[in-house]
Amino acid sequence: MFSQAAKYAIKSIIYIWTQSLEDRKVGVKEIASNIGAPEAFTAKILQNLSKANFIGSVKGPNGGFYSDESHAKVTLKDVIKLIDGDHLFSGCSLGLPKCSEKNPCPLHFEVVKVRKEIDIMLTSKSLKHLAVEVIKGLTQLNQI
Amino acid sequence: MFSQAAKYAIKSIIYIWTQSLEDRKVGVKEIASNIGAPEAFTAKILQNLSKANFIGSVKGPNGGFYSDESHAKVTLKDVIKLIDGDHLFSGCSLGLPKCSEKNPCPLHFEVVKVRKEIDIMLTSKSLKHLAVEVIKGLTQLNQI
DNA sequence: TATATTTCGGATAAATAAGTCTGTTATGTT
DNA sequence: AACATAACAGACTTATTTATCCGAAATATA
Ligand code: FES
Ligand code: FES
Repeated sequence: MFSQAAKYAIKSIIYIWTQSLEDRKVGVKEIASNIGAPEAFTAKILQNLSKANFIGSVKGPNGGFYSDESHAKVTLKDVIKLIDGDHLFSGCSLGLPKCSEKNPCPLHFEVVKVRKEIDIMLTSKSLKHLAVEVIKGLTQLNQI
Repeated sequence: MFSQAAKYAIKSIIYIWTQSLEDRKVGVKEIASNIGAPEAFTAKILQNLSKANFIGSVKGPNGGFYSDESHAKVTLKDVIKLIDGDHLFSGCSLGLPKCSEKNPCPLHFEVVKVRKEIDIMLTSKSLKHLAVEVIKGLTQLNQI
């Protein structure tokens, strides 16, 4: 459903939020180890997220990544679109040139329902909110 | 959502059904051209489908692929599982080692809802039924 | 039996995704 | 100013997916 890169991106941002909510900036090494992802690959992804202004970053000693109110409106959907493109949200799931009600593929009408649910999943809660749930112990980013 | 191979597989089987319902066996060339897929790759996929008994095949002149009542219970879900594995239906969408209510990732409860809808999409109508809809002109496998 | 047709099976090639490495730039500390 | 730290940028490697190629096996027809 999501690419590896997108999974790491989502977990990274949520982890960064959990730390930013306690005013801690975090480095690649810490992020990667806490979400169970390869360090170098995570670094590449964080750079993209930073360039897209989905997170903030500061170079140098005591630098690292962070999230603040200027990033609070970024949704999971934004992240997926940035990294995986929008094939999950638009275009024909069976690969027909156009997805439409007029010329629907055999799965079209069911795909529409699935996409509605996917949209809810990726837009109903903010990344910050998801981080709060992690802090509360309701959900988690890593298992031993 | 689906791999290229899975898309071609789905379209191939539905196309084969549309022809089998009129007692016509079809060859790779005809299938590939009617679903807009590369011929050699389609051939490979058809071999897998045949080996898994999701379709029937006959070698030699007047041979080709077909579907009959012995294939009528194959679902879209079976096809996806064969070709893409079951990552769409089980396992954590964010890549955690285990997907469970006890140790849920931040997306778990929403993922469950999406998966329910995906399951409906892939099991509610038989491939044969989908073929009938194509025959009736309600849906289509290819656009010009 | 010879031939043409069509699937089967495995090897190979090309494209994309996943992941690594290495040097550069910015910045805080001494 | 010199140094250490940590993000940035781009080239590189590896793995997987997508796609092609070619010969072997099966089978209908002449
Ligand atoms: S036409 Fe295929 S999903 Fe809409
Ligand atoms: S734990 Fe992640 S989807 Fe269930």
